[in-house]
Amino acid sequence: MRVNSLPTDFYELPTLDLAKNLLGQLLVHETPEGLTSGYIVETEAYIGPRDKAAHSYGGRMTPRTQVMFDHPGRAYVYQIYGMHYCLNVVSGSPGAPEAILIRALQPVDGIPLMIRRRNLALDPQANNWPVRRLRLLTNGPGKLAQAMGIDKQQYGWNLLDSPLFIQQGQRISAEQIASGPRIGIDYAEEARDYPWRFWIRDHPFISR
DNA sequence: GGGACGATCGAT
DNA sequence: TCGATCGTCCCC
Repeated sequence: MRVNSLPTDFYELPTLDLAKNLLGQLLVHETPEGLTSGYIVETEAYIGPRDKAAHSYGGRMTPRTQVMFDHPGRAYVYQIYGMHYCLNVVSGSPGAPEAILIRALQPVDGIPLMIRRRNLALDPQANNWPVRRLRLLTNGPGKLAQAMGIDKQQYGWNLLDSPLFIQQGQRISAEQIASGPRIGIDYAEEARDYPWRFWIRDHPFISR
C-alpha cells in the first residue's frame, strides 16, 4: 500500500456514506507523462441489485461488472458511448455489487498535462487560467477520466496503491454537502428520483 | 451473428 | 437538441 493513500477501512463504509466521504479527497494518478491530481467534488452512488440505474441491477455479473462484486476500494472503469471512460470506486462488502461514480474534480497538480490530454485550446505554459476555462478540464465523468489519463487499463486497480490512488484531502462538513437525483438515468423508473448524487455546495467545478 | 442502447460530451 | 461512435449485452 502506498504510504499516503486512504486505508482499507475508509472504503468499508455503507455506500451512501462513502459517496459523501469521498468529497474533498484527492485522486492521484502517476504516469510516465507526469502526475495529475484533483479534489473530488461530486459523486454518485449505485447500489447493487436493487438499483435499476446500476449496471449490476438484479445482480447482473458480466465481464464488465465483475469488479463491482470484488472488495471495496477497487477501480471500476467502463466505456460509454464508444468514446468516453468513467471512473467508479467499488464499495459495499464483497459480493455486494455497489460503486460510486466520480463525476467531477477540482484540478490540483499537473494542470498543463490535463490541458494537453483534453486537447483544450489553452496555453499549457501559462499559469493563471480563469476558473471558467479550468473547469472544462474535469467537470464531468468523461472529462476527468481523460484529464487524469484513466481508461480500461485501470480496470480493477486497487486504489490503495500507486500509480492510481486516493489520499486524504480537505475535510468537508455535512453542511457543505448537497444531494439530488443522479444524472442521465431517466430510464431507471423509480430509481430515477433517488437522491444519490452528492456534491460540494456551490463548488465551481461540479458538472451542472 | 445481429441489433439496440448507453452512469457523455460538445457543437448548434 | 442532436450526432458522434463502438463496446457491451441480450436475443436469435
